[in-house]
Amino acid sequence: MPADAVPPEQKAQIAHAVRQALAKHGYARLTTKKVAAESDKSEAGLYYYYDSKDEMIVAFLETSVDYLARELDEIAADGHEERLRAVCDLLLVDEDDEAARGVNIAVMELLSHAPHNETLREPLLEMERHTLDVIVDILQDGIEEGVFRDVDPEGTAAFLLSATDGYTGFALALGMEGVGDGLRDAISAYIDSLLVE
Amino acid sequence: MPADAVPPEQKAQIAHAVRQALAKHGYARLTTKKVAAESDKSEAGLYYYYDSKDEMIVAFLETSVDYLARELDEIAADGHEERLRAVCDLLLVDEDDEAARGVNIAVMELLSHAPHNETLREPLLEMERHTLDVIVDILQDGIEEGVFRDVDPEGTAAFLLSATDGYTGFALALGMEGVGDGLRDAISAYIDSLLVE
DNA sequence: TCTGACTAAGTGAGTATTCGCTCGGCTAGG
DNA sequence: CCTAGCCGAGCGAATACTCACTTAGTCAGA
Repeated sequence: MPADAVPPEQKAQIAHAVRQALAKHGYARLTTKKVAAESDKSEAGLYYYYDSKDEMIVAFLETSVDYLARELDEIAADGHEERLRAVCDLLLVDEDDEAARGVNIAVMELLSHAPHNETLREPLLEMERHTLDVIVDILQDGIEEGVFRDVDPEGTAAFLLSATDGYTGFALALGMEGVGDGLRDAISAYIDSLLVE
Repeated sequence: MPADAVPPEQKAQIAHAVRQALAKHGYARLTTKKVAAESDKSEAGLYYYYDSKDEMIVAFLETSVDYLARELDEIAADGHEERLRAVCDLLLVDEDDEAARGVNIAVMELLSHAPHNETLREPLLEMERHTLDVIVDILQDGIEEGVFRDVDPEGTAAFLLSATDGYTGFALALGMEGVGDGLRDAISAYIDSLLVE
């Protein structure tokens, strides 16, 4: 079945199963059998909707992109400073939230594997590109309205996104306790330094 | 053969083969056959020295830890500010250096898979812990001597290391061109903001 | 100096298992 | 009876790892 013909409910169900399996086993050890075990279908049942394992992972990524985009969109914060803080807070995954941690680390694993897997590259690129743009927009608007100093929005956004991604990539993945709090404060201080006096 | 009984020359050779194979294929697609292809040995020849694929990867990680530690140690820079800039410059892999890029992305992939693979966790933790400590030391010394403002060294170091790791994890892996330069400037500006007036 | 035992350093050909994926058939609703 | 939806069984390929064996070199003793 062509991937865009999969009924939304089925796509959501399978994406969720992929999500669970990824969090439990990681990408390198992800198998279709494990995905099936997390779903209410058999392995063959998955292949009724998707033609390959990669397509199932893409389904998961697409759902994640939508979810993240919606989350970013729904941030209720007055003013550009508060918005920026809220976005960073959202991107800095709580180390105690085991489900979110697992998923985010898995996405990081997919990211690192993207150079070797063309299929995954596009949805991942869209995910990062979109998040980056959200931050860039906040910075640009804030600069225009005199809330932030006249920094380079692209570079600053890349800095912030790198930091949040890197946090999941090394501190969360290795379970380095205590790193998160200090990092949160440092980022907060950095945002302070972006404000006009 | 116990891993610590492998002759240093053989360890170096095999680690190098793992390195090449990882850069070429990524962790998820790494096979012992591919490692053998990058070495001058056969697949079985690798197993003469190491009892499992994971042990070979650990050998690669251990040599990498040593190499990075030596690189950080050999940084010749006068003053804490210049040292900090040099360290960040070293950690921010050049996107045109294809070999370094591949290896660093592969390490990121290993990092993200660490939660699911106990064997890899320890050497990776040592790697990150050591790098973090190097930055913390520079910051502490610089604060004591009045070069840097009185920031939290742990949090600030975590911020910088997260940013450099995150850069390889998302921008390098996805080939997002142009992100690197802006990021470099943003980090430089951040270091400026750490200095006492 | 020759011989034979021993060892380090492999290799080519496997084995058992797992993997992604397919296929024939079952079943329930229309 | 048809078809959409799904499953059990299993296929071929790939994978990590093993094994029987070879080769080259060392070294003790006759």
